[in-house]
Amino acid sequence: MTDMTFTRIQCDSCPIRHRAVCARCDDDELALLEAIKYYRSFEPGQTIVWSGDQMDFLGSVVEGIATLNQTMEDGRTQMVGLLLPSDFVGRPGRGTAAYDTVAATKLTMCCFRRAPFEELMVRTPHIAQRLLEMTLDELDAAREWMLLLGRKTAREKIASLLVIIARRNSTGTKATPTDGAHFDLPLTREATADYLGLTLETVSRQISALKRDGVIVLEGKRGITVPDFHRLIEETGDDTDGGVLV
Amino acid sequence: MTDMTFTRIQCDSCPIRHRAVCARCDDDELALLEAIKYYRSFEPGQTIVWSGDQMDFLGSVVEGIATLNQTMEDGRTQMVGLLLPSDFVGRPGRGTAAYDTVAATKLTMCCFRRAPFEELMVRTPHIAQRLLEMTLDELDAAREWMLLLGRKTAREKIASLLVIIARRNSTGTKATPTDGAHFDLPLTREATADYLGLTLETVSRQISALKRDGVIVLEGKRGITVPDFHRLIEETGDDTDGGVLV
DNA sequence: CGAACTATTGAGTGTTCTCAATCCATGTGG
DNA sequence: CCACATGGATTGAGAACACTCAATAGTTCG
Repeated sequence: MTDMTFTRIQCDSCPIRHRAVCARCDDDELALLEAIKYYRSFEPGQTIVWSGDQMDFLGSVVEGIATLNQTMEDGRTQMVGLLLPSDFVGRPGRGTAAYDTVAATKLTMCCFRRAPFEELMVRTPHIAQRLLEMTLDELDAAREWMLLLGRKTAREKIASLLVIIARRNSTGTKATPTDGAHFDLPLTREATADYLGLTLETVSRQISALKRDGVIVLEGKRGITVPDFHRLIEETGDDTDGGVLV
Repeated sequence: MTDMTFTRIQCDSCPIRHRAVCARCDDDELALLEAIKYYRSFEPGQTIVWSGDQMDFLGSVVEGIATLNQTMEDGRTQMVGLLLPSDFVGRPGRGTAAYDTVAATKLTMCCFRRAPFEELMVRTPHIAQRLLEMTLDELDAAREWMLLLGRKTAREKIASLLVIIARRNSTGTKATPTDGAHFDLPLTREATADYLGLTLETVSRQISALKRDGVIVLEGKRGITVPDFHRLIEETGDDTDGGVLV
């Protein structure tokens, strides 16, 4: 089940050292985490935990992308979280998963067994502080997403997603990527539809429309180039000048 | 601007003492909060802070309901938070409001100036712990809301909102209210529409439809009676047995 | 009593969904 | 090595749900 590629990386050289839940830890604290951590890998499409299942670990996404999904009785599903490297998985104090957690790409996670981690959290305010900060950021992202789901048109939804992906891909910061930026859409059309509250057909149609209108250029199924980034931002319906868009 | 009704209530006798951000504080810690707190009141419709404005205080809703709203350039608005008594307002570490915060009803808040509160937070882990827990709960609520916005029909959205209001009103817990439960919808049709990602006309039509179908009984514009609560839950599209619905 | 606001209801439109066919790339077994 | 199955994506046609525009009704308040 767990194919260890990151078998024993030192936290010092970890790519998410300064953004993950451990970001504020000093060397001593890091040593404690180092002692209880282990890595797990997942293949694209693999489910990490099912909603309602026992979840005996918590952890951080190190590489790749995971999604949190909610499903209704009749099968309608909505993505409620898009987890990128450094994002935290699981909820301290709750042993049961509230959502399906699925690897969207090849995925590596840095995991901690629940009990030792929660015990460590009590004694290490730096971890709880960082987790609070990250949770507040996620709440902001969720609220931005609510505006998208409740009020944006299909075209605006697609454009918004492309901007989010492009921003995260380009520099790791929120800075505006350069014109001509190229990236891969890490989600299938179906996953994209679940993210945006659309059907996969509508996603496909709107991507085709943006291509037809010259807003984006496609390379294969997943590759996307944005000739004029400002033009794409205008398509999102958001404030064109520095609106907060996580 | 601030009409003091709760001029000087002791924290001991505060109605939200055991659910708000102060819930875990011991007597000493409570005394420190008591020393820096002050009350503010707002009238229905009054805006507490505008998005982008300086926000020099944080606090808890004591009585009444407030909403967090996001607006697009062209005027489309989406509610992204519904704040009930004990809910926390503002984000530690950020001096600028991210959303419009509006009193939906007559509202009383227990406020703390930003600087002293943030300083206190550093020295009082019980406050940060509770705030983390509350933020995680809000994130769960936001994700439930995302499912509603992205995947539910107008009728399901209305039914879901009624269930949420009824649950919060009945016992303060998540328990299922009794059949025949009566409550007032604390939002105008327009605010309801902004909550649900609908137009106010659609809200009105769906409420009429639920009434016509005998799912609810209306008393005036705002009063609602639910003769068969299970029937209402079925209309939400959610799992009928104990699905988590905040 | 009229103004302002909130809510209801109607008619027609339109965006998105549903159902369905086709295409393409990849991988597998005869 | 080809035939075929599989999964992802695109495109079309028609239907449905929610929206827009508009008229009307009920409440509250001056």
